[in-house]
Amino acid sequence: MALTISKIAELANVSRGTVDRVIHNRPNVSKKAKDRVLKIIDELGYTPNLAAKALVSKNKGLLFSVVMAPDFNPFVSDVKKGVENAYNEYKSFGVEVDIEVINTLNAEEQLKILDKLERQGVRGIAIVPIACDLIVQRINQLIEKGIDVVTFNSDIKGTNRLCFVGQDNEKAGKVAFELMENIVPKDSKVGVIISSLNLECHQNRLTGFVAKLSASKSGLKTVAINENQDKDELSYDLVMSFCKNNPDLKGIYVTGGGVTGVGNALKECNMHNKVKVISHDIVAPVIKLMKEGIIKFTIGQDPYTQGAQPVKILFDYIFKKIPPEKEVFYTGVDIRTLESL
Amino acid sequence: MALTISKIAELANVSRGTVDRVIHNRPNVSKKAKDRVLKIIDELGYTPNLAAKALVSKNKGLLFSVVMAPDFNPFVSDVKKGVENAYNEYKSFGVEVDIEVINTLNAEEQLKILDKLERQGVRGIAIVPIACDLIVQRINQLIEKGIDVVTFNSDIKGTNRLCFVGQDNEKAGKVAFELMENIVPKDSKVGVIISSLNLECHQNRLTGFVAKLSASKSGLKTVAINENQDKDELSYDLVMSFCKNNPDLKGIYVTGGGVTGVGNALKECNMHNKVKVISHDIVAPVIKLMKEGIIKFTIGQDPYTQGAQPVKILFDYIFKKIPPEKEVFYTGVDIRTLESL
DNA sequence: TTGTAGGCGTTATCAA
DNA sequence: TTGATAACGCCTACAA
Repeated sequence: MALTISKIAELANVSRGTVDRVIHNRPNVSKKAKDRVLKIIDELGYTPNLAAKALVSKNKGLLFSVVMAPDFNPFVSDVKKGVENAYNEYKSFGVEVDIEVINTLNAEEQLKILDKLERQGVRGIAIVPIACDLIVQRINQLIEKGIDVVTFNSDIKGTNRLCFVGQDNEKAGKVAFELMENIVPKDSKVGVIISSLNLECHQNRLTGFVAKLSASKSGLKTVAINENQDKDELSYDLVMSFCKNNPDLKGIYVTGGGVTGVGNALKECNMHNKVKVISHDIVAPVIKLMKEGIIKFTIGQDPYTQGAQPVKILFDYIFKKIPPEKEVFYTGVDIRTLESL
Repeated sequence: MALTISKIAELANVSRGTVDRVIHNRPNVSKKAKDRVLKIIDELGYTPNLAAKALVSKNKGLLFSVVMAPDFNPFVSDVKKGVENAYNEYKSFGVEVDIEVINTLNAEEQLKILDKLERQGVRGIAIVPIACDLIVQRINQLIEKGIDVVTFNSDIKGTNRLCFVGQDNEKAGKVAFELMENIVPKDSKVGVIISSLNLECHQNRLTGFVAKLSASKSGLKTVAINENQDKDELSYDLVMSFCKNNPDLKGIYVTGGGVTGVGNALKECNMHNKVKVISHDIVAPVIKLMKEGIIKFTIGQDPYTQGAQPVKILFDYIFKKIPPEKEVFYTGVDIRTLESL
């Protein structure tokens, strides 16, 4: 049986109260008593009993919150599943988890949510932060007030967040290239459509893709690398011009949304049987095109884990006082074909 | 705050003891009292507090055991990680988890382990069962004695096990075909090497592969489907003959072990740049051949989850009294390329 | 058939 | 600076 506070107290010839004070670094303990207790703990190794802890702290239920942005919508349900699951695991410890989904990409709205959460007394926040200085400042403010923050899906620079949980986008881009390389002939021409060069995650996917391309002996060439802002109309126009200028095009890599436009343009040019598409995420428009045989592979980012992991990290840190092992937790690069959707 | 036994007792005008008796279906409760208590529980919904439960039952620590077979070796460390992780999640509830790895494929040895575990008083067993009647009978015996059993990795027919956790092998075979279809030209010839036609999981992989092949418009043809008993020597001989008889061979699908022999034969025939190999699992010989560019894809089966999930299921069932949602839990069909290993 | 008391390990409060 | 005590919710044993 593990060491308990009572036993330590007995061994150190003090009361349980004193041991408690030492363990929690509370004031009003003589150096002598403190040393004796610490020595015993050091030698025998004390691990607090979580069940007992939970029983006591149950009254002041720990509140966590998961804050999602709307452009994140495709995954919301999978992320929620992850959160739910983690919540079920921890609710016996008196943890409450609330989920907030905002409807705009407006930083103001996210700030309002954070204000509300602070008022409600959250102890931990898992957030998909909107990239802007206001949010950075607000997050740091919350952290100073003792609220712990984990970012997920998109990271944000300049905050003291505990850690980040999300995909290694560069790696994902590399994998995308490997897939492409495997499914088109040597020396093929491929087009690349990037969501936005201003978004770091898409940047990184491109970087990975291009890095592998440069190092590859496959002779693949990119005919163009263009932004589509996740928009179908832009994708459509881009692919139309790809096809017009390159009748021998063999592949297209799409880092973000707007695949439907890609598919439509290919069909219109009657190139849909010749051009193979690789995309990201497992969302309805992608699934549709996979069924049509146009998208051959899509790369998922394990939204379930993106929901579950941050909650677990907050729980470990706040309740068990175990800090996260790393600062960045990568979720898998989840390759899918039609059959494995 | 949730409903507690004391509150129920108060509401029903009985003592906590009586409520406890009702909840646990213990004898010595008058019908009247029982009905009153049940009515309240029914109306207000009682969920026992796990922390409190754990605190009390801590003395008689629940023992679980995970029993692995040796041919399962490649994954042992990942499975262990999953088990460890689940254990860490539950140890605060007084659960102990022990891991047993046997060294032979001998049913006798597995039986001995089961005997030992029974003597030690296990309450739950997660097992990779050796397929034989003796084991079936023994498992059913254990179940009758109140020990709950979950199979993982390989299922076994004829037992009352709670459920099975493992890969959907037929689906994996289908995915393997999709991959093959994507990386070799239309109308290509491909070879298939199956571990053993007597092993259900490899059977199923083959079934999936062939099913997709029949339905496919890609025109792929199998030049041969042969067993290699996971042996490199046999693989070598098979591939040598594949190559000799089919200089235009484009792909090989290997359902099990023995990939090194495949690679050696291809190199010997100088076909390693022309023939693309697809394999299963993420093990050292596979990784080596992926680095050499011979294996293009390998399909993992998420051993981590195969370790974690059974422990979670046993915990939910035995401690929380929540039966598993399904009888079969499929772990992912985890497609990997070199970069995503 | 029913009720009561004690204890699991921790924390918080009050008294010494 | 310390120690004692009650409380969290549940279970077991024993008393009524």
